[in-house]
Amino acid sequence: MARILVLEDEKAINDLVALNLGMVGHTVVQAFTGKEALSIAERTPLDLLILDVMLPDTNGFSVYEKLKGTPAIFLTALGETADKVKGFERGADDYIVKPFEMTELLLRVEAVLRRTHKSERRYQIDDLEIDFEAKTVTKGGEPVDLTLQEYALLEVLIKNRNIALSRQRLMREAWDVSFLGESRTIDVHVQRLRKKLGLDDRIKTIYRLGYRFEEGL
Amino acid sequence: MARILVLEDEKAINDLVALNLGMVGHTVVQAFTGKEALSIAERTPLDLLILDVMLPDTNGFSVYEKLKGTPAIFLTALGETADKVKGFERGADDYIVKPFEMTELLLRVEAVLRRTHKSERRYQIDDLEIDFEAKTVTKGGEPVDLTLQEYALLEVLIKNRNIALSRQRLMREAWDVSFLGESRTIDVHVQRLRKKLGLDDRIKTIYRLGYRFEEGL
DNA sequence: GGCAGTTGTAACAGAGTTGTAAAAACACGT
DNA sequence: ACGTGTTTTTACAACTCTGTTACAACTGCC
Repeated sequence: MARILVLEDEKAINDLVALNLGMVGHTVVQAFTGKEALSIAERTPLDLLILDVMLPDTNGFSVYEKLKGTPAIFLTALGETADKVKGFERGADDYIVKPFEMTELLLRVEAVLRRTHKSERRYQIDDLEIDFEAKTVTKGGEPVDLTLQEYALLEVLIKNRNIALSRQRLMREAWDVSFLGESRTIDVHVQRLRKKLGLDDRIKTIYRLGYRFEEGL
Repeated sequence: MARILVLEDEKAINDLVALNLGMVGHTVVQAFTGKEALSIAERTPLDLLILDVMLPDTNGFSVYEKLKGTPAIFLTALGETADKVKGFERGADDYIVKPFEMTELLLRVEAVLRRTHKSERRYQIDDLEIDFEAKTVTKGGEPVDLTLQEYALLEVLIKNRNIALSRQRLMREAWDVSFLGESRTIDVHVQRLRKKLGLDDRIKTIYRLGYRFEEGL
C-alpha cells in the first residue's frame, strides 16, 4: 500500500487512474498541473509518481527532476516516446504509451513498488515476522508489543533497507509533519527497537549520520 | 462462494461469464434485461452484480442504483468509460473494459468479494456463532441481542480481521457516510461488543490507532 | 592517550489515549 | 406527547506512550 501522486491534466484520465489505484489499496493524491504536484510533494511524502509527459504548464520530466529520488512512471503519447526514453535509464522507473490498458498500468505500478520495496505488508527476517497492516510482530513465535511510533520507524528502516538514513530523513518519514523537536528522540526509539526485537546487528549505527537496516549483503 | 447476478444481453457473453464463474464455485443467476435483473434481485439475495453498461431496455447504472448496497462490476465498451466513471466513487465496485480476458474478470470478482467479504455470511469462533444476514448471535448456544449498529461494527471488524483498523476507517465503513462526529462513539460500541460477547481478548486495542479483531494468531 | 563530539541507556513526567459509567439526545411506534 | 430502546456525548479515572534529560560509553582524530 503506497502513496502515489497522479499528475495528469485530463481530468477523466486522472480520475480513472486514481480510481483504479485506490481500488487496489493505494493512497492516491491527484494533481492537474506541475505546480500543484510540486506543492503537494513538498508537504507529503510519496512512494511513486505517475506523470503525464505533456502538460499545459510544464512537462512530466521537469517535475520528475525536481522530485529526484522518487520513482516515477511516465505516461506518454505515441509520438513522443523514442527520444525521451533516455530519461528512464535508471532502474526504478518505467513508462507507458497512451492509450493504455488499466491492467497494464496496475501491473507496472506493482512492479515498480516491488523493486523499491514500497508496498510490502509483511516482512520476515531471521526469527522475526512483522505484519505492518495488522501491526503485529512475533519473534521466534512469541508476540512482541510495539507502539505505533515504533512501527512507523521500523517500517521506514525496513522499506529503505541497506540505505543509510539520516536522522532528519527518519524524522520526516516516520513522524507527523508537525513534529519539530531536535533531540535524541530517534536514538531512543532505535534503542527500543533493538532491545525489543533483538536487532542489534541489523540496525546499524552510521556515526554522525543516522541508521541503516541491513539485510543480506 | 458467492451468489452472483450476471446482466448482459448478449447471450454468448452472458453464458461464457456464467459458465466461468460457476466453474470456480459461485452460484450464478443470469439476466438478459434490466427488468429481469430487478425481478430476480427482489426475490434472491445477491453478493455481487456483474452489469453490462449498455442494454436494450436500460443501462447497468440504473439497475445498480436501484440495487444500491450490492457491490457491482460493470462491463463497459471502450468508448463509454471516461465519463461514466463517477459512478464508482464508492469503494466496493469495479469495472472492466470489453473485450476482456476471462481471467481478468475472475480476478476482479475475487478482489471485490474479498474487499466486501460477502462470500461469508456466517462466522464462528470459540463458542460464538454469528449470522450477519439473519442478524443473530449465539454464545454458547444462548442467543445474544445485538443492536444494528453493533452488528455493523462487528461485521467490519470481523471481515477485516487481523488488520489494525483506525477509528476513522471504522467510522467510514460501519457508520453512514455522512457521519462526521469526532468523538468516543466507537470506543463505547467496542466496549459493548466486548461485554456482550466476551470478546475482550479478540478485539484488541491498538493504542493511538483503533482496534483489531484477532483470529488464530 | 586525550579530547570533543556522538551515541547508548535508564528513568521520569507530562501529554495524550482509552475504559467505563452515566447522562443526554435521538428514533420510532403507539 | 409518551415510553422504549438505541446511539452519541460527557466526564473522569486509569493507563500508555513519548520526548527529554542526565550520564555513561564509545568513536575518530590529533
